[in-house]
Amino acid sequence: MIKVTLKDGSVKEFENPISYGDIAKSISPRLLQKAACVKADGVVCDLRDMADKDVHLEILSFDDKEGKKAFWHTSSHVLAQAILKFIPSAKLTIGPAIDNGFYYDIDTDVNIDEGMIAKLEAEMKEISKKNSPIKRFVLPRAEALARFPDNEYKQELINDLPQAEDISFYEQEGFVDLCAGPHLLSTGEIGAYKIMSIAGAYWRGNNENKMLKRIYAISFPKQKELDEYLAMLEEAKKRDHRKLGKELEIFDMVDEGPGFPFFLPNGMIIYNTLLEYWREIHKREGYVEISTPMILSRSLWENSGHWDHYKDNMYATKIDGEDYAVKPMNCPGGMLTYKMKPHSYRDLPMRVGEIGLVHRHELSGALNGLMRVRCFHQDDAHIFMTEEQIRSEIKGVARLFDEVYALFGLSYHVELSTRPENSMGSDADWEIATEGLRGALEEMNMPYVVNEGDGAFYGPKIDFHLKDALGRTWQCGTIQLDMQMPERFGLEYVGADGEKHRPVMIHRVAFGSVERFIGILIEHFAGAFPTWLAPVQAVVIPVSEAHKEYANEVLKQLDKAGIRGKVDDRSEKIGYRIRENQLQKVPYMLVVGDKEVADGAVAVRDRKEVLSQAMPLADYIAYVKQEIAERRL
RNA sequence: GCUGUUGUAGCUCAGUCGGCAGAGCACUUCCUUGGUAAGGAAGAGGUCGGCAGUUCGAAUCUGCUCAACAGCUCCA
Repeated sequence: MIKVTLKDGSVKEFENPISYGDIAKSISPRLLQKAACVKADGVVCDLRDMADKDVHLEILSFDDKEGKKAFWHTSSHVLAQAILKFIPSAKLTIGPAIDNGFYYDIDTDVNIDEGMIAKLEAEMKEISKKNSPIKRFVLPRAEALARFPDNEYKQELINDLPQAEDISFYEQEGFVDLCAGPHLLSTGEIGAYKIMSIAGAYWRGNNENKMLKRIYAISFPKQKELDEYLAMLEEAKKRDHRKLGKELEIFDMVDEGPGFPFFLPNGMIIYNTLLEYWREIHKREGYVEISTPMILSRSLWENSGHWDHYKDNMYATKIDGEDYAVKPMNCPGGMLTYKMKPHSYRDLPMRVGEIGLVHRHELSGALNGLMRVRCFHQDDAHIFMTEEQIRSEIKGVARLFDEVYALFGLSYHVELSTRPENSMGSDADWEIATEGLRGALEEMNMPYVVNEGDGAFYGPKIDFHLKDALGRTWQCGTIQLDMQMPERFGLEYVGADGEKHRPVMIHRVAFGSVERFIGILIEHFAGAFPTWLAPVQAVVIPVSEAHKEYANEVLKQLDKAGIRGKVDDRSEKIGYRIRENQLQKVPYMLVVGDKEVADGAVAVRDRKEVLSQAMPLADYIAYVKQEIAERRL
């Protein structure tokens, strides 16, 4: 007797071992139809797997995360089947489900153009229409290898599988693919497909390997769901910071400076306002601020290790015949500043900030609006401290970052990056540094994922990742623990014992790059910045020429109160001017006509409320001043 | 850098078979003085990303090149 406990607590009993699919069917045929896979005692399993003992069972559909994965994974097999119909010579490699759909990497010289995409989409639909059953079978290693005599990729995959394991395959309509599963029971459950893009991708993600063609696609049970998804993507594109940045005159890019953004007056207001906030909280946290030169000599970069580890990304120049480089990072300048005078243990921790403009030669294909540029400002700071101070300093920094992101309503995830291959320093130092970071995260109960081998060449790091409008994540904040630079630069402090000691240092940025952070903010707010950040906070709209004088008086009062205002007295109808300022996402529009002139009032129209409400000018000013002072969202 | 796609007015885009470069919005001027998301008229604006080539003739065909977009690699 097998007892199956379902998610709702109900229990079903079966005489003999039974497949999870049949269990679903016994509950209702409709449930089976929707089912994509199951979770048995918390482990994701195939519907074909057998329940042979008591089990807690959760039946997953497209609406569940794991169900989606199975659904999309099956979809990728359908894509592969379609590819082989039109490009029989293509070598299949891998075809996993991802967060938003799935892809299949193939090795072929055939160009996947629009005509081919249309053919593939039609064929996938056709395959699903036939609603063919998907079968699983298992082969011993030798036979598995024999299945793919000419496909070195599949051979490699099979050879990498653990020796003991059975090698499973799935088959539909004679199309067979190596796969661990789970998969849907038939192709008919997939109702709509869309190929999203074609891109190159290196085999196994290594740029020394051959570049394959990757076909990105997505699928849904119903056409309507696909349509909704595509509409959602269109909406997200409207938030694109590159589009809004231009429309709202925040920044722009030109061919003359690929990767070098131009900040326009509105962008500079946002930039300066962010830094004003930054300076305020850093002063509170005991930071001082310095500024170090943009160009420094080669010998400095050799000393710091950048010349060896970062040369390809640096812009070099010559001064009086000697090699110099534009700084890609601020730390070496910070080191030299520390060394300008002797330090006592009483000075530590020393928190030294620098809004540094750095230049890095990023690959042309990596550039992306403000998110990835070739010159940017880091809201950098270096903290010099004793080894005992590591944890408390890291915790202080992490708490500060959390405060910053919370102010904007940004959610983030944290990654701990460990020692990369091409790095400097001893194993012992890396161990201390990595455990220092990990320990601080654990003590704070901050959830994190480990990113093996992704640390900086001088130390491990904690990265804070934020999302853009399309859900892509970007590293913003980072806390890097460094025991190499102090060593290389011979930094010292005099301890309580009167002896010289080596300090440990932290490199950290909260915004990361001010440019990237502004890009994130543009998308996060869809250009409608909270009042304290908005380039124009209130626009005064006189009803007619007769009210111009009063409008200018209102502007003067706003100005005196520190509110960024402007008068829109163009000879256009009010509706037109409201629309224009609404599209510019101005938080407040103050309409003034005969009534307002008579009462010393303004008719306030809030960007969000689409309401008009008259109030005395003084009341309005007091209200907005408060809103700005509190940096309200 | 690599794979693929795209470059036409400030913006969004049309331009058929290779035959005089277009629309809407924005801009300028004039009329309109209008109470909460587009009032009307006229005007100006372009070496069709750049450089070569094919052709009587190129926005259109070919080659190279620059830039942008999506992804890979890399990264704040």
